[in-house]
Amino acid sequence: MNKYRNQVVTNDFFRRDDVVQIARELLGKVLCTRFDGVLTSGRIVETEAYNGVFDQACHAYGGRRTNRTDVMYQPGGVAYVYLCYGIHHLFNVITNIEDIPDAVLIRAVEPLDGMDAMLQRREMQRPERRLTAGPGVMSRALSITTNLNGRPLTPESGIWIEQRFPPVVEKEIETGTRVGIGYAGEDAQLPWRFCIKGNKWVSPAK
DNA sequence: CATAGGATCGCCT
DNA sequence: GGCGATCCTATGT
Repeated sequence: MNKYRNQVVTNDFFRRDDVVQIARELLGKVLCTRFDGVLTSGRIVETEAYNGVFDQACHAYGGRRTNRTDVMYQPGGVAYVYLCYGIHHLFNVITNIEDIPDAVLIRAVEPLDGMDAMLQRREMQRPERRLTAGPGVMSRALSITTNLNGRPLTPESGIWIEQRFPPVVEKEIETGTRVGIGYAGEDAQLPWRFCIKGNKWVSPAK
């Protein structure tokens, strides 16, 4: 029997202070949603770390606090979902303690449960990479929308993260620069994007 | 109130 | 791999 089966990841994991390390450790964990009795899930294969007020790429850079970024200041373990380009719902996990607005963007998962439901939501016939590779399409497949903003990551909320498999080890992790943040000056060069090396469900973004 | 720009995607070549 | 769609958010007057 696998000792990692269906262990829900709890707040003590998210409320640590090293968001970059948390982004690494989220690789291999399983993002789950259940709405109207329909379970969908995927193994996390791509993440990005956003280091709060010090990070020019972060929405909370310099302590910026608006209606949108308000949930980033909550204690770790809640969802931050915001709309990008007016259409795409991007899912982040808030980390660290209250008033320190760190977050990890989940960019891609390898589909596990609820394949039929995910295909239907994406209006696709067969599983292929574009089903869940990319933060916008992943949210679409898992029915993640901004109405989940601020929800705690628990099964009762309908959205949570599980440990099902052995942890991903360092040599399996590929590191790079974050996607779509050219405006972030020198912080655009930080190596804070993490993927599972060679995994075909990683987004094609360069 | 007006405006600029974005943590993207999918279609086209 | 290049480019346009699309509309919300943030900011400034």
